[in-house]
Amino acid sequence: MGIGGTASTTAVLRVMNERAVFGEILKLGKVSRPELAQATGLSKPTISMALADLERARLVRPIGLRTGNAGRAALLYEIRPQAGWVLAVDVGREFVRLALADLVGDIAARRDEQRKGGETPDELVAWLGELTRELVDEAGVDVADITLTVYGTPGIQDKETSSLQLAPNLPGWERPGAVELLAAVAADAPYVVENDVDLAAVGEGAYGLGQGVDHFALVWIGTGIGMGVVIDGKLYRGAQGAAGEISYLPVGEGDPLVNRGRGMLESVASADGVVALATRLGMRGLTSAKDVFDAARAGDSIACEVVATEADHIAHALAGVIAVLDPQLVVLGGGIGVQAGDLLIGPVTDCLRDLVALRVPMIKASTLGTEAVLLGAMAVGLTTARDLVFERAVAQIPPG
Amino acid sequence: MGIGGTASTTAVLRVMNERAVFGEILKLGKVSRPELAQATGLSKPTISMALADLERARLVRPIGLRTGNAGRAALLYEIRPQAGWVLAVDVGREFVRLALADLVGDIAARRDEQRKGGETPDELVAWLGELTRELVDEAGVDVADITLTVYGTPGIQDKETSSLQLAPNLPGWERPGAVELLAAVAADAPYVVENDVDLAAVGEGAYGLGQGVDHFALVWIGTGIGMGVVIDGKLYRGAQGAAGEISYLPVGEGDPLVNRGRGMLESVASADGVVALATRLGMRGLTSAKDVFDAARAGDSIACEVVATEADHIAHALAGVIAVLDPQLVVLGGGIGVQAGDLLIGPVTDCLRDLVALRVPMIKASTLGTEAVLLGAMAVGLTTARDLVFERAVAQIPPG
DNA sequence: GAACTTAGTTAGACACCTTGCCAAATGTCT
DNA sequence: AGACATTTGGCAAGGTGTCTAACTAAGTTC
Repeated sequence: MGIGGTASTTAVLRVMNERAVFGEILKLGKVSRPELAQATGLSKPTISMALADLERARLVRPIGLRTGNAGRAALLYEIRPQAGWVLAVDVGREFVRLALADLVGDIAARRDEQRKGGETPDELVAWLGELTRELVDEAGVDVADITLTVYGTPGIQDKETSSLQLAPNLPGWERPGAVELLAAVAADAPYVVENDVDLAAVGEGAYGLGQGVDHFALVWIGTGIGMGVVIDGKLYRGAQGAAGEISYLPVGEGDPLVNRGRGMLESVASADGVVALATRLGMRGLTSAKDVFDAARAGDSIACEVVATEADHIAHALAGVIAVLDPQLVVLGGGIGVQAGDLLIGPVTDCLRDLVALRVPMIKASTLGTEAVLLGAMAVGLTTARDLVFERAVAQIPPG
Repeated sequence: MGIGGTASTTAVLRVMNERAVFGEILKLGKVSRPELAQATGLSKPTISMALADLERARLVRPIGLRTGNAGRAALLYEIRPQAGWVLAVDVGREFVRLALADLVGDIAARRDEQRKGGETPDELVAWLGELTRELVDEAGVDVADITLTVYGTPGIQDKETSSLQLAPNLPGWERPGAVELLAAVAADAPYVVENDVDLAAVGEGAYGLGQGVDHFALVWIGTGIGMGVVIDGKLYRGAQGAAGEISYLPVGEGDPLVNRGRGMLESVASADGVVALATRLGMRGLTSAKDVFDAARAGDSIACEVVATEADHIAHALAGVIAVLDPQLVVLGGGIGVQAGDLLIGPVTDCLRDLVALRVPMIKASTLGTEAVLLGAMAVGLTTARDLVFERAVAQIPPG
């Protein structure tokens, strides 16, 4: 609990209770007054009052009668989906993905577009603005209706200079003020920029393997390497927003041919690192890391060796992560986590047994695939938007 | 904020407000009604009501009039110190330290005793029981008055088996049920067992360099190596309570003579590791790591080389920690942190500039010395005991 | 269609906090 | 020394919010 807290008057009780009712409706979907009374512990008259307020604030709406049971039919309420709109944007290396959802979370429109690559920030913003208008039209709403936009991007946002650091795939965004250009995408609508891997971790926690897990880490291995950390069910960003930036970690031995004596995790364990190692060991005609994994599944001995080496690298990196964080679960995501999860989970877990002091946490491969970042952006957006909408509607205007 | 929360009736308002008043008195010390009204935002009559309740619950007491200002003299209130007692116990490798404090945090009695070493759990518990009775007598209270005892021990508590793992200095405590023996120290009083380094981190946050810092890590380097992690101002324990167990981390190169190719952090960077390396490089007549550091301060070239190597090891370990956690501050504690902080901070920070992606966090040496664990135990104990006492007194018995 | 069951509303009571006013007590100015 | 300003503490009245209990409304079951 904690001694301290804030003192309050009866007026905040009403807000607290209405927030609780709103939260229960979000959780339960279509729901009747008696069910809400049961779920919140409040009395029937209080529930009726709260619903009247929420309905007046246009946050909820009656949806019809539920008949069939004995007794009088119950009037069901639900969240008014149009009470808010969330735009989630995944600005990836090759693709840009957008999804527009209502406050309930139903996706009204979405789009996956291939990037040309090398767009300037202005070009990218203009393009995103165009796509946003298309999505908004498709959903039959207006750009001004967007409650919140959440962008998932590589790199780390420097809030002081409004720029993105460590994001080589987004040239131009390292310039001061670049992030603020995003304000133009959806005029005046609030927006949030988060690291893509962090959002993938949130997505995993909301819709994937992290559901109900208090402390877990999502390790993203693809073109680059990163990690998202969830602690106490909440994304942990670190002091500078750089928590989980493990790509520069020194790995024990590394391939002596690539780096002298010590390898940087990203250079040895990323997709390119896998292809490089396989090529060096004699494999030919590789177009991507996936070829190596397919060959390993078919029994190719060189490919198997590459996989074993990759598992060893990952395990050594995870050993450090586990020693520091002691998570309950580690999810492998990104291209390699998804494509080669089946091959890697076993050897990684085995290797970790020798490297970890106590029990090895569960190691699993993500099931969200390429959707992880977008889902995470949506999860963050929905949570924040619901708060925003509630605050605006109920806390600000408390009519009798 | 977060949509959801708990619904409540007016009765919880009173408890909330009384908790807020109680918290303000703890924060402000001797304080008048108008000051409390100002601090909490509550009205005068409400403050008076709350104080009457708190006084009836024997949690606070009037302490006299404050005169001197213009106007009527104000009646000052303060926490009743005897409303609760906290026993903090640091079970170290060489010493056992105990402190008994009242609810305000004033230490009424304390004791530092040298361990014989190798005591069985039963012997240790009997001894601690004896010392506890002495402390309690000295303070003029009874064992039954102890609200909470907090033990700081090495190793990790396995809650399922009530035993301590990874604590070689406490033989016998790895047996199931061993931790429960501590119940006998202060009959029936609640007790908590925490990792000693974790408590040192809490101490650093409450009384040391971590004050006001949201995210920081305390790296403890002494006989053993460990780390305490504070996130959002709260101790982070991890899923199994093993967060920060970095002693087994592989360090990049290590001394090839000690370990083949790769060193375990604890074996190369601990006090023994320092002495071993110095001896191997030709220093003679060393009794402890302190000798090496003194020699380095005097300009001994071998000692300086040992210090440089130590700094390198620490920096490489910290690089991993920083990559994962991105703390605002890293505090070096334990024997080496305290004794050699002045020598190590500079080289460690320099070395980290090459290893860390973004800005290097502040690296500082702890100022709490050997008191860190005990202070941390006291901080945890006071926080928890205040909660316990309040809950028992106010929430349970709400008289008009 | 009568009995039963569940849903929703209304009225009265209780709890909590606040504002406003008044009395008490102290320092300061004349 | 006495009047005045200032601050503290207490009391009464009013407002807001929730609860219980009783009552009305609207379904199902037999």
